[in-house]
Amino acid sequence: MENNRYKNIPHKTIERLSQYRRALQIAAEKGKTNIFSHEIAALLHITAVQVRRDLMLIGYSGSLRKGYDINDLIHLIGELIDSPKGQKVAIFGMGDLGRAIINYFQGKREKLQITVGFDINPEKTNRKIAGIPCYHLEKITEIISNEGIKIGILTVPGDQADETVRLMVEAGIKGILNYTPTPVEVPDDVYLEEYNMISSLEKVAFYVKEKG
Amino acid sequence: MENNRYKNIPHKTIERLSQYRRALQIAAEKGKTNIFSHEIAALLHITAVQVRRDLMLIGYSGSLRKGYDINDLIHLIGELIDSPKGQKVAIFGMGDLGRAIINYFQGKREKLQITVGFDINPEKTNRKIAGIPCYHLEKITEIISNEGIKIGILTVPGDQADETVRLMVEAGIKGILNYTPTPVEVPDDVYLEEYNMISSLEKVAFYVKEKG
DNA sequence: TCCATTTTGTTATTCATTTAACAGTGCAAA
DNA sequence: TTTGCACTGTTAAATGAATAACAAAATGGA
Ligand SMILES: NC(=O)c1ccc[n+]([C@@H]2O[C@H](COP(=O)([O-])OP(=O)(O)OC[C@H]3O[C@@H](n4cnc5c(N)ncnc54)[C@H](O)[C@@H]3O)[C@@H](O)[C@H]2O)c1
Ligand SMILES: NC(=O)c1ccc[n+]([C@@H]2O[C@H](COP(=O)([O-])OP(=O)(O)OC[C@H]3O[C@@H](n4cnc5c(N)ncnc54)[C@H](O)[C@@H]3O)[C@@H](O)[C@H]2O)c1
Repeated sequence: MENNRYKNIPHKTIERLSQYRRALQIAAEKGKTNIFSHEIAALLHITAVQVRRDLMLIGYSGSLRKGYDINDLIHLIGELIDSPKGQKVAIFGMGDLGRAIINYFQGKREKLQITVGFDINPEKTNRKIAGIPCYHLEKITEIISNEGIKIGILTVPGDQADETVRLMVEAGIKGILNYTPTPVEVPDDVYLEEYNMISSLEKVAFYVKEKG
Repeated sequence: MENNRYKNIPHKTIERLSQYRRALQIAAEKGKTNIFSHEIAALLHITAVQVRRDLMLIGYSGSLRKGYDINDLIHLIGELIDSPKGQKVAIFGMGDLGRAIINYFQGKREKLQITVGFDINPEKTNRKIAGIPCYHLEKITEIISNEGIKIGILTVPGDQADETVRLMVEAGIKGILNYTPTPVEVPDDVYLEEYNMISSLEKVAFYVKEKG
């Protein structure tokens, strides 16, 4: 049962591993082949201890004199985070934010591609938007199952969030990234990540006020 | 020194208070005047205990029989989070994401308004974009100080993040919301909040893979 | 009148994450 | 050789946050 050898890695560590990889790729492009924990730490503005602890958790060992082998580490993080065959992603709501995200992701990650979008506005459906086909939401079950999509990004208006999520789950989506301000609920076998931009900005505003 | 009576409120509580307020405003619009902790909890899909604990921390008491007075609570959260006179926000990088955010925020929060943008592309500067004036970045010190802006949202390309933040801090910005994938560093008296969309999506992808 | 019910407010406990402490190792220079 | 240095890997402690436990209060009904 080697299936779950990474089961007890903290969520925050998973996030950082993704960031380590990005930083390592940039370093590799500059011709660097090895890197110390304190160098990685400096790039992300965290501590070297945290970096070493994270790498310990995924079982990677560096060399005492040269630090970590950048290519090996990039590869190992990929093995952990990525699916070998890659994963397709669908986006729900082709408005300002949806389109910005699609443009942003184009060619960003080889193993994670936004391949279809859904909307209900007839001016947006049945054509390509930002380079990907946009379907009417009523086609959701057909498309999601044909394409084998498991991940969805939610960028519909807030008052549509609950109903759209219901349909997504019904269609077989197993992971949702919710950018609407409406908290949603999903069954246990669906992974949910929510981000509320207004809360974030109000938090910044609060601490600015407090510090001043 | 009653200045810092809210100093020891957890960061996560601040975020939730912002979300409580949104939910309460929606409830108020529907004509509801009172609400129980478990009702608020159901709206955000969290526990009633957490709601009560958060409200305890800001010193708000409900009535045993009627729960919380919605208008009172909205008002109190506003007193805590908002600045009485309101705060202006500047956005750096008027690209896809920057414009989406501006459109999104229009009229969303009375006490938090995005009033100016900065860019370096001559086609974007010295005119209005998405309803707000866009200046060249070289005007940063002048505009930021004239308008008394303390909060900035960063949506420039990743490789411009460090330099832009340096200029923002120099110009007097005290709170930064960084949406670039590049972690940045700020002095102690500047509050920094970072959000990396790719890490979030990779995290979702990872847990989808693991659960399957 | 008093008991059962429902809900609040608060303290105690558990869980998650970060930070600190430190032993072990390989290399370089003395 | 040996000593000092600059790292890594791991365990221990501290901090932060969520959850559980429970006393106190108010109401309505037995
Ligand atoms: N724009 C931003 O910067 C921003 C930031 C944070 C959060 N958000 C949130 O993201 C969501 C979208 O924001 P936006 O600015 O792109 O809005 P938008 O109005 O530009 O886009 C919404 C899109 O969803 C489509 N839509 C409506 N109902 C739908 C349904 N039931 N199924 C599928 N598609 C549907 C609309 O036709 C439209 O194309 C909102 O919930 C908003 O609160 C936006
Ligand atoms: N588009 C998205 O959905 C999305 C999501 C998450 C993060 N991001 C990040 O947000 C940032 C912007 O993304 P985007 O899609 O809007 O890119 P974009 O290319 O559309 O916009 C970038 C804007 O910044 C301007 N700019 C460049 N250098 C500048 C400088 N030094 N000072 C001020 N302005 C400058 C450009 O002229 C352009 O208008 C990027 O760092 C990206 O990684 C974007």
